[in-house]
Amino acid sequence: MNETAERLMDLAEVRMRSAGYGGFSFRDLAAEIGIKSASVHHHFPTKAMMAAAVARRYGERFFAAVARPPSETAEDAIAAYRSAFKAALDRDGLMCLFGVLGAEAGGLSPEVGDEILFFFRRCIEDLTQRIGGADGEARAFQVIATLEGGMMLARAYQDREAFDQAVRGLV
Amino acid sequence: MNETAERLMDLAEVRMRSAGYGGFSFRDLAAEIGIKSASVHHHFPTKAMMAAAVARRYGERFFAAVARPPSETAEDAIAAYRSAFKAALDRDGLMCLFGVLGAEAGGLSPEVGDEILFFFRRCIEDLTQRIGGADGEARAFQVIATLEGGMMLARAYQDREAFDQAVRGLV
DNA sequence: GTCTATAATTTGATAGAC
DNA sequence: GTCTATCAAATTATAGAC
Repeated sequence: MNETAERLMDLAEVRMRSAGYGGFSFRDLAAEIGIKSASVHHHFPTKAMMAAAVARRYGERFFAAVARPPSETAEDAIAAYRSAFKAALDRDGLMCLFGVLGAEAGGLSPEVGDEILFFFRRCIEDLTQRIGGADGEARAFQVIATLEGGMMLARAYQDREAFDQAVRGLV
Repeated sequence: MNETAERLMDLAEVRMRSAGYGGFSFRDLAAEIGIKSASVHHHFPTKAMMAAAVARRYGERFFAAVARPPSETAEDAIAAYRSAFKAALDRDGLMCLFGVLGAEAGGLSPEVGDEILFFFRRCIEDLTQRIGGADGEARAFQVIATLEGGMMLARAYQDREAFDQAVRGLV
């Protein structure tokens, strides 16, 4: 993966996490790094493929960040996910990419839709196993829903403290 | 409010709740009810004003649906909100309009952004008061976050049962 | 890998007749 | 209230030269 391609993905990620799939255009990205939109197509054939690539990279980083330590309790697992979401909000002040894409999934192309489905399936599967117990899956759904909803609420409410209040009861 | 205008708003609402602000165009809506896009501008001067009108109507209906009964407990209040979200999901199979718009708020015009902020402020204010107690506000944030996130998750996960599992622990 | 040039389409919006 | 006609702009994408 080229350095130019990475810079393009960085920019696309920021825009998508702020305004969704429609929040960036090849011309925008190109202008910001000083090339032409035709050159962006050299790195990513279509916009949908670029969005899918950005999503895949985001997911890989995310799952690396929440990777299971040698030993942990159910509370540790939930805390790991909560920390990953909180770090993204604090560092960038932006939403989870998949929270945004999931919300507008009805209008996205299949290649992006596949990434969305894969991400959440893996989240739930991983968290369910790490929480364990009879209601592990239900708690996994609750945790992911609260974290994603909390990030959305913090943005909509224009107050980052809203996230902390929303997720306080999780652990 | 005209009947044609109402039908246009109905269509716009469905599309926005499925694919976001970019999920509809005046031409789309016009074609579906058998008029021309220029005629849509007669009812709604701009797309942003139309989206804001749809949002306002959605909010009014929502707050009517969760209106406080003569007497209720904190659990009743939470259940009222949960039922309203669940009804929207079951009836239409679509997300909460404000969940979608909130996610892509970074790219929306101020008139739509104002509606988003107004909706969530009113949600939190109402629910905080009805739950009561020292941690009423935190619980209000948690409830709204979980409900919104649960709807997004149900769509992304392509399984409506995901919503029920996510919100099971709320009451 | 980037460029110029351009195609093809869509979109939000307006003017003015009926 | 709806129409025809049209504009201006943006967008995704491609062909081919350097």
